[in-house]
Amino acid sequence: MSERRKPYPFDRIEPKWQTIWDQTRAFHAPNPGEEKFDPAQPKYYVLDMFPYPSGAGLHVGHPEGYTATDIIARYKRLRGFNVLHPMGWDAFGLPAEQYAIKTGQHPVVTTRENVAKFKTQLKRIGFSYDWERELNTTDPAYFKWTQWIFLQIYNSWFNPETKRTEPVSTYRGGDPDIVRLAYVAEVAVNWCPELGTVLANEEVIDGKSEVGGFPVVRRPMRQWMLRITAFADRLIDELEGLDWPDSIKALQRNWIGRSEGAEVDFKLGDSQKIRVFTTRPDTLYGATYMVLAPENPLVDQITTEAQRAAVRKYREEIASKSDLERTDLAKEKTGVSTGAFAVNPANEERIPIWIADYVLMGYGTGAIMGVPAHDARDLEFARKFDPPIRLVVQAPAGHESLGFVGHGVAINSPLLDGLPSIEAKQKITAWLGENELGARSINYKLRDWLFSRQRYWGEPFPVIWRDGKHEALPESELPLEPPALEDFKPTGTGEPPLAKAKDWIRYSENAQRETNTMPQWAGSCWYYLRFCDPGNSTHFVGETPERYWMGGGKPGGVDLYIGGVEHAVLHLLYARFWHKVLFDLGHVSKPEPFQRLVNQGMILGEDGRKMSKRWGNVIDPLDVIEIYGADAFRCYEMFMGPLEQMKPWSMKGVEGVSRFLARVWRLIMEENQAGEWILSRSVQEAEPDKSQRKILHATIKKVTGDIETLSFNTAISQMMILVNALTNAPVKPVAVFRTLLLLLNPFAPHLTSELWQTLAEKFPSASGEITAQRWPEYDESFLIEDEIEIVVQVNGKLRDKVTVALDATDAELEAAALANQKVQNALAGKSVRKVVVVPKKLVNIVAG
RNA sequence: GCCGAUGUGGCGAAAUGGCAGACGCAACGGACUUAAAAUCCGUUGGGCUUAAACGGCCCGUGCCGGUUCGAGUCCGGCCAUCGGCACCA
Repeated sequence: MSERRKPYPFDRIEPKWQTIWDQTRAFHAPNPGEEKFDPAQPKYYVLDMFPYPSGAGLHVGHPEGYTATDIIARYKRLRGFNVLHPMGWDAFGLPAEQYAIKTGQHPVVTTRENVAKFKTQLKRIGFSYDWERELNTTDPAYFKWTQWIFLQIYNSWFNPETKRTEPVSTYRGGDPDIVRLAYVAEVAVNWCPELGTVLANEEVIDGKSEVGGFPVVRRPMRQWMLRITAFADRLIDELEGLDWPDSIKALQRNWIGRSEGAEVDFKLGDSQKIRVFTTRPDTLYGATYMVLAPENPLVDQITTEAQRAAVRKYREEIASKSDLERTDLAKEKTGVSTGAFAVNPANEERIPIWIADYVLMGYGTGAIMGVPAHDARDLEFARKFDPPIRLVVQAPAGHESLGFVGHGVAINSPLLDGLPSIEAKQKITAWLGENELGARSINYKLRDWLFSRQRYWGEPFPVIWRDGKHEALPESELPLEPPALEDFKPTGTGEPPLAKAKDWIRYSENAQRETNTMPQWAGSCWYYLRFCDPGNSTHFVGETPERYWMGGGKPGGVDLYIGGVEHAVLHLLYARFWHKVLFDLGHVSKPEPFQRLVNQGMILGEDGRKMSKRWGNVIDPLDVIEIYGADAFRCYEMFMGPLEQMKPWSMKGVEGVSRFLARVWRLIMEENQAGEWILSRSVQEAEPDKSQRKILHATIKKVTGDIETLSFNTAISQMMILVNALTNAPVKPVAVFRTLLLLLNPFAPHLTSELWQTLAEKFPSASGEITAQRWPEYDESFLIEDEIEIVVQVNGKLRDKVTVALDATDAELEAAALANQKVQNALAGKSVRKVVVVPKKLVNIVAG
């Protein structure tokens, strides 16, 4: 690149201040009891979603949220808070392992290199992280505690009576293995042959793996599960007290998918019965057939001899399909009769039992009652297979009752006729209860968390197997490090790569180690806790630092958490679950991890497309910083638009913001004959004039308020307005600039630090570095004017503006408005009907 | 299909129910310069009126309606785009 003249010497001052900050430990936050800790100050914990350090390095999307949190961190420090603002690395995971398989380079090596690259980039942007708290999920000193937390989960159960996690020792029902929060089960898992591993439901998108996009098939395997479903209600209810976007709360509620209804038993013969779950027990009289999921074990017992062959064939067809195919073919309902009949408990009718793949084994009881008149899927099925259709809900006027799925009035239902659906539900549920035919019931879409992976690059389970039973490893044997494997390719059989480490597996004469590893989510489920006390070698987090940093009057501990919306249901749900377990067991002080959550919007390429190698529109922050400097980069990221919004990158926009910063520089600095930057002679110890003072205080007010609401774009706009107003002032009062520099400091820390220092050398009226100052306060009295401009409207349309005294009465305002020439013109030929006066704002004359 | 978000100049955007388009980009004009860059100053939603300037008038926040003295903002109904879930009984 040619020697391009810099608008101001950011290339000199930015590295200078970054070095100073490092050397003075400027952003180190001491823990309670440590040297320099000030207990008189309130705490503020502002957290980023820590990155997975990929080989590609950061692109400009990553630092958007990081810049926002950095502004908040620097602002809160100036406001006198003890600020915890840490950064670390979520470094276990599939990409490093895939890369290792391709290149033969060990994940430890690639992880180290990638972390170094990320860290260089982040440091060059000037983020004020407390790097002394840096952590890495692949560090044995860290994952020792990930494994320790797993043991807490393993050794716990959810007591449905107390609705809390308790040690398994309090379980009185016999074998504790059946209630542990971590358990082994033979489940139909998402097996991805290409990746050689199973995946969580959340990692499968449209029947393909989220990583790589490879096909995923259902396959029964023995897996570790975490009993997150026990916490479903709490995970929904306790969203209430959190300052999260409603859309994210909705996403989580949706994912958990709580639905209330009833379970109803349909008798088969004298002793057998089939239980169904329904949200519409009020339509029981309309149930004219039943459907079982093809996988339902009852199918074998009830199928008649005549239907056996057809049923077997159908089940084989279904089994050979992937989930994708199964849902893809949803357009056309399929099914086979079992030949068996059940009895509708409401009217004692004999109804046929079918199997069909639109009924899922994994939800409810794996069986439904078919109410074709009032369920879209059942109606579709009925149109093909012809069971009777009976209307049992009268739709409101204007709606067709056949196919009506909303609430109406019960008909053709002797016990319920005339009742609105909601009352009918209550009545029939009570009736079912009295006759021991059913009961109220709640179902969730949320499934237990499939927690094991057949991978190398993850935390090994601290578990051994003896005589076919699992046992916890003693705490003293943690961390359990993975074996040093040369070959960590998937075995292809579903057996984990760790199985290749024969010596490692052998725990003792008769015990072997578990060979699965934990999923990538494990490390990120609790990293925010470790940041409170990252060096602790005896506890996962010390009680005092946890209480301090995670404290406060709200349910959640982290005061502000910013990250991408892609983690709305994965990371955020898992972390809340772990946190609740730790809370119940008394290891942490708050029921929720994150009090205030904000999702930054994605930054698109200049072409409006998602940034990706494929489109060649990826922007590297370091390239931008090379040309415009880190301060301009930071300010542009915030000036683009609202933080939460998706928005396209624009180099021209960076240039505009860079011009603004250069103007700030030149307000204070000028070039001498030799081409050196020196303090401008117009900067003087002087009183600001009235208009300068007014705009300055208006700016303090606006910027302060905007930072609190994360409206950084408008905060920058206001500072631009201030700078524009000062540009041609012949005398530039130092005090005005000091305030401007403080307001701008969180956004452009290097530039403002340098200018602050330059001013301090010449004018000793302020001492210490800018980071040691206090945030400016505004004085409302400077914002008030003697005269104000009032808008005058006729019939709501702007006609003119008049200037009146601040304390003008309503009558004076009205008189001034009516006397206005333009108003008179507009009123010509009309009579005034009414006059609306809004004090200090406007007068609206209604005429006709 | 269900849930959620978003629709404002050429572009990114701003506006406690009270002056729509702040601030920035781009464009155009001017100053400075031998010239350019940089910098500084100004114009810039659309249309009509006027010889021109000044001025004046009308229209305009996805569409249709409503509430209100007054709606980008509140309410109802549509349309479009994006995101999530999706045979969940």
